[in-house]
Amino acid sequence: MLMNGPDKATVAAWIALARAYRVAMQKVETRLKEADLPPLAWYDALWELEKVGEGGLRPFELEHALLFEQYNLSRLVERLVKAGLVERRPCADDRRGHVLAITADGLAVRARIWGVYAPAIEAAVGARLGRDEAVSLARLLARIADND
Amino acid sequence: MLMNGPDKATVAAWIALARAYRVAMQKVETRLKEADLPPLAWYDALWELEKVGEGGLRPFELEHALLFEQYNLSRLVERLVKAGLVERRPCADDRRGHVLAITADGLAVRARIWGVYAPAIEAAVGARLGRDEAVSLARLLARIADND
DNA sequence: CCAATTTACATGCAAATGCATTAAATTCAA
DNA sequence: TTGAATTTAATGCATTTGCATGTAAATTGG
Repeated sequence: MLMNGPDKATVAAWIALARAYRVAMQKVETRLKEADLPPLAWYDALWELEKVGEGGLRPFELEHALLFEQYNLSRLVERLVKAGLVERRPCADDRRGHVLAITADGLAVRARIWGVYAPAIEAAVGARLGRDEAVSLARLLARIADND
Repeated sequence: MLMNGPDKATVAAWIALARAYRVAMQKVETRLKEADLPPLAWYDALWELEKVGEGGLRPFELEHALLFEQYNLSRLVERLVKAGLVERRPCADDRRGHVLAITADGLAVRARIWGVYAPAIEAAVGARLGRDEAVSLARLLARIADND
C-alpha cells in the first residue's frame, strides 16, 4: 500500500528550507540581542503599522498580515502597548475591537532596529546570493507561501 | 552616512523565506497534531538516531545535527526518554555524558510519524514545485545554510 | 602532576507559546 | 425583531523556550 509520498528533490527542498530558515534567523536574532533590541516579531508588527500610517490596523488585520496566532498577536500587542510603541484607539464602528497605531517612540524604535536588522539580512542572505539568485529564490519561495 | 544595507531582491528573499517557512511548517505541524502525533522536533531527533543505528549519538552530536540549543536538546531528550522512545546509555570513554539510542518503540513512532509527515511535505512543497524547481530551490537554500 | 580552563550536560526561574475557553459585540436567519 | 451563529479579542493554565548558572568530568599548559 503506497502512500504517494514526496520525491527526493521535494524532501531535500523541505529540509533545506528548515535549515536555511533556522540558520539565517538565528544569525539575525543574535545580532538583535547583542544590540539589546527586541525580537523580530516586534519589528514586523511595527513595520506593518508604520506602512499603513495614521489609519492604523485592527488586531485581526495585523494577525493576518503577520501570520500570527490570535492569542500570540493579542499578547504581542499587549507588550508593544506596555512599551509605549503602539497605541490602542477605540474603534468607532465596532466596539468589540480597537485600532492599533504606531507611536512616535514606535517609529523611532522601528528605525533603530532596522539599523541592525538590515546589515544582518545582508550578511545572512545578500552576501550569499547573486542578485538574480535572490530574485529566483524569492520567486520559488513565494510558490510555497501562496495560499493556492 | 550609508550603512551598506541589502538590496531589494535580498530583502524580498528574506521575507519570502520567513513566510514560506511559516506557512509550510504550520501546515505540516497542523497535520501532525490532527493525527495526535508529537511535534516535528521529535521526528528529527528520532530520525537522526535511526540513521546512525546501534552506535547511537552523544547529546552534543545530536545538538549539532539538529541545530538545537543545548538546553533545548537536553529537554527534548528528557521527554523522548520519558516516552520510552530513546534510551540513555552510560558512555564508556567520557563519564560526563552518555550515548543516546533509539528504542524499538522509537522506531515504530518514527515510522508512524513519517506516514503523516511525508504526505504533508508533498502537499506543502512537492505539489507546488516541479522537480527541477525543487532541486534549484534546495541548492539556493543550501547557500544560506552553509557555514560560509 | 596539578591548577586553570574547557567541555558536556542539567536545571531553576522567567518569559513566551499553545490550547481551550470566555465575554462581548456584530451579523444572519427565521 | 429576536434568538442563534459568527467574529473579535482576551485570558487562565499547562507546556515549552530562553537565559543564566551549576556540576562534574576531561583537557590543557606550566
